[in-house]
Amino acid sequence: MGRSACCEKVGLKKGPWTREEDEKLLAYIQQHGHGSWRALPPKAGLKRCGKSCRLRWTNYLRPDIKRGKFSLQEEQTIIQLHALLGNRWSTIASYLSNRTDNEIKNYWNTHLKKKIIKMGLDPITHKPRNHAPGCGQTKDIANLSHMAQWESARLEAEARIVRESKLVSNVYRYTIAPPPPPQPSSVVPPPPSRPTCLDVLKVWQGVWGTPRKDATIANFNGLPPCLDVLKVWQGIWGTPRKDVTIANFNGFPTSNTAITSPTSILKFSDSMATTSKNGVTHEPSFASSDIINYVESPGACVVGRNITSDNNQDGYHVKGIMKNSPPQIHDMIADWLRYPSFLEGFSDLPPGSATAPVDNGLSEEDNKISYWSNILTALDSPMDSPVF
DNA sequence: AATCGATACAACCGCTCCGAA
DNA sequence: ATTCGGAGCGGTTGTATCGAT
Repeated sequence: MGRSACCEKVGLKKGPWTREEDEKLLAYIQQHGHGSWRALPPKAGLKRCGKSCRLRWTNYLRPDIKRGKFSLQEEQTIIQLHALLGNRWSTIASYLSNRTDNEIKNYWNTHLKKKIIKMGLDPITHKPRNHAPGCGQTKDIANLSHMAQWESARLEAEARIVRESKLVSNVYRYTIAPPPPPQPSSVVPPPPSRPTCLDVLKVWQGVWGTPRKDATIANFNGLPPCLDVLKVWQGIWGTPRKDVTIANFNGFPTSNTAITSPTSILKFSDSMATTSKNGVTHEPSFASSDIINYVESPGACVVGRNITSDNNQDGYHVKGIMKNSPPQIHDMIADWLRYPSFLEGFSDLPPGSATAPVDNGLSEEDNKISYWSNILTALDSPMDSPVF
């Protein structure tokens, strides 16, 4: 399907923008919004193509763009995310408050890539160069790639939520990524921010210390990682599944005051095996505090809850079994169980925030709650709209 | 002062994705 | 199911600036 380039029309200007053009574009968008980019130039009195206008706006004129030198924290975030995501600049950009993908891409190409190479690392794999992988290493790389694949699905979902949230309000944006407090030049900068992206992986590995062979993923203080799990499942399946929905997330905290026990229920209408009793089919319902385990034999994901019986014998009550579990889930669980230390050093803090206390009057825990709470708020109608 | 190479960054190009018709 | 156009993304190019010679 051939399509003519948008700037091929005679008389449309190309090249650097003049101050006058900038002012025209800015004034028009401030007054009317951009609307259809293609229709914008004549209305704004510009002899440019819509695409050129859009780029000028998104990469330069937008008032919320952060310009200037990248901080050490931003650099390290970019490197970490690039290792995980590769050249997905827009996704990476969503994790750095108010930096454009173009700016990050340029900064990578002109600074960071060289830095990585200087350190003797491959800028693509982020592994030592001149180090031909042996059999085991090949497998390791494959497994890491597996992890990255799974995690990137989650990242993209989250990035989308963050992007969408930016359309909602500035207040919301501030809550998601509060600006770091100013640092006196003599003070050593805080450690780099730790991407939220890896919290689910962390749970996979066991938040409470030693790796857990039972690989619980949902039991994360009863808080939104259930949502993450759902996102990932949806992501792995590829196209959005209208039938996989999150029901009743009413119990999540909406204030910063307390973590209450959520009443969230996950509903997997056709992915979970149903149970029958007296001829009536029951769909299992799941609380966010439920634990999802992978059982090697017969190779399925089961959802249930830990129970303590009267005689203090711990047990696990199976509520449901995922039928037709995507094979990727099995593979990835198996892969991740081999990497107990992969998540060392990451936390579930909001993206863009420093690990040092943020100067917004809230504790780290409160910030976490606020962050997740806002993500849920951003999901306008979680019962009806798929996350992907 | 002139030249040249390196660097930084704005802008363009071509492609893909997605939703509407 | 297919076509089409709008929008976004990532790769690449063009150009201004800076510093060394």
